[in-house]
Amino acid sequence: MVIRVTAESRCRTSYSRVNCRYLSVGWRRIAGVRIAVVPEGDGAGRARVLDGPTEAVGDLAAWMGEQQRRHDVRWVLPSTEELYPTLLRAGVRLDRCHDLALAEGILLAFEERPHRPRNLGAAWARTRGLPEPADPRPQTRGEQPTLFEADRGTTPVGADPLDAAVAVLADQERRIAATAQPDRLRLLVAAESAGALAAAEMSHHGLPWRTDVHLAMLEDLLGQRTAPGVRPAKLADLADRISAAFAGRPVNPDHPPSIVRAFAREGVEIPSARAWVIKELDHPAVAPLLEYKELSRLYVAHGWSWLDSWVDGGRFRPEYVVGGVVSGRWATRGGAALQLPRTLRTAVRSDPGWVLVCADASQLEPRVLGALSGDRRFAEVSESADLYTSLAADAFDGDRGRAKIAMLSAMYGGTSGEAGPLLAVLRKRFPQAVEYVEQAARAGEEGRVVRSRLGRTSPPPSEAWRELTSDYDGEQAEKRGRQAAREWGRFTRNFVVQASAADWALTMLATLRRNLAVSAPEAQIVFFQHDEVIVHCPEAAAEAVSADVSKAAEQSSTLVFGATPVRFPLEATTVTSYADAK
DNA sequence: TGCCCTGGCGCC
DNA sequence: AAAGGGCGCCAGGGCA
Repeated sequence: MVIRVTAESRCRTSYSRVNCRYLSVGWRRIAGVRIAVVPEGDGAGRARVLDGPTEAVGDLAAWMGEQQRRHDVRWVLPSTEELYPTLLRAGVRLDRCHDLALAEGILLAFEERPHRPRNLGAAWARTRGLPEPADPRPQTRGEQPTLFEADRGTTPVGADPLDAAVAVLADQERRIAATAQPDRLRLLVAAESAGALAAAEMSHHGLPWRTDVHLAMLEDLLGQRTAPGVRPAKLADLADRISAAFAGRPVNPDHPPSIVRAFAREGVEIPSARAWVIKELDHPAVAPLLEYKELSRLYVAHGWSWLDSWVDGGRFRPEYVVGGVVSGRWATRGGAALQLPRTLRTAVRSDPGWVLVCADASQLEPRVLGALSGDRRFAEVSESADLYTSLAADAFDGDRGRAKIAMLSAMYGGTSGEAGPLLAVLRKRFPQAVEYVEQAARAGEEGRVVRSRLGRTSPPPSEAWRELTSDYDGEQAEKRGRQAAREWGRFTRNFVVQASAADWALTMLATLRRNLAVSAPEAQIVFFQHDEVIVHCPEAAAEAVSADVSKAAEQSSTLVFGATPVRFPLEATTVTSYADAK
């Protein structure tokens, strides 16, 4: 079953007649019933079947689990992120929900007022013209309550939170219905809400992480663990060699200006201490410096203290922030889960008897551009498993490298060197695809917002930007203004592609989650990063999981882009170590 | 001492 | 090989 964006309308009559008593004693499964829930502290809470009476529940988790078993529920939650971890610890899994705060965030962005608070209290206050309470500070690790917290500053002032939840839901549905393409926004809200469920489940299950493998790697590359603030042996040695290469004058390789000054003393002027700048120099310090940078990165970002903080019981448990990026990509709070270095993937191993099904959408963004723009010739190119190779064959004399530069320049707004002429070739061959992103760039330069396929909306530029780009006073101001305009144009150019790719990936994730619940209930989605997903499952379930992955990709393509000829391959490989994927 | 900025670099 | 877009995180250092 895919996400049913129209389920509400069809089910409305069937549940308007039921009430909580019916739910409690019910013997018949009710399809699509919506139940709003607010936690009230000490594990208790109140619930209301929409249009029905309110029920006070002593053990909210147990009650929700019971309803979830009996009926097909869409839970209406003020904040999945706050409620669901507690439910998961109590062993309760929710099928689907409508997250009021996430929906509010999407709608506020759509309505071009992205900086207003999105919590339930604020959303309710706006419906009454009352002052809006600010969003609460996100909870950090270690502060997690063992039971539900009733009030984290988002309770509507002067209203029953359950009344507020129901009122805000109605308000959101009205606002969605008033848009030009309500089905798209409904899908986006459903996918975002499902994403919130998946994110909490991922943190709950954790990514399988072999501490012993990680430790062995650290010791091999860096030496024995040292006290905080003391460089491990290999780094200390490299630092000495760097200073020696600069005539013995001490250089702090952790301090870029110190490196720049050291080279300057030897008559080598460099604009920065970036690795790719240093790589070009001919100097005895170059080799140890580059090695130091690489190892130091591992030590600082994913060394022993990272292991202490983030890996527990053989699981890496990051906290995902759903909708944390304006484009709809996820962010993380701590743990740097979305920046796992490739070299560390070898520490990600399945449990005995289990496997990792790793799925990666290949060249998602150019394919998304093909589907967005409806460029038929471009769609033909995307028939191939390797889009860049067929693009090269079609328009770049078989030169895959140049084809890729041209494509990336179109999507990111590249201006350097080769980009111009290559983009011209692309434009001539695929006018619709290139025009799509150039239109988005022009919108940004003129201060207008752009939207993803499903309606995720770019933030309007700041007041400062508007001042900078209007009423030029002098040559300098004009130059700065034009530069600011071009920069914002690059942002909106990229936004339409990146955000639509996020639409696709989120819908795929939501669909996969539903598929797995049916065909491989033991399987756990344990990682999701922009365009890839990892499922941890018993070996016997691997085939079913792989099939679900492919199916999810197809379903997502149809849900998001309709009948597009563009293919979105999501290649799944079954491995026991993440390092062996692909 | 804590806050904020910068440079640098990991991922997509 | 880097460059264009998006992030998070860390160390260093300036400043209150």
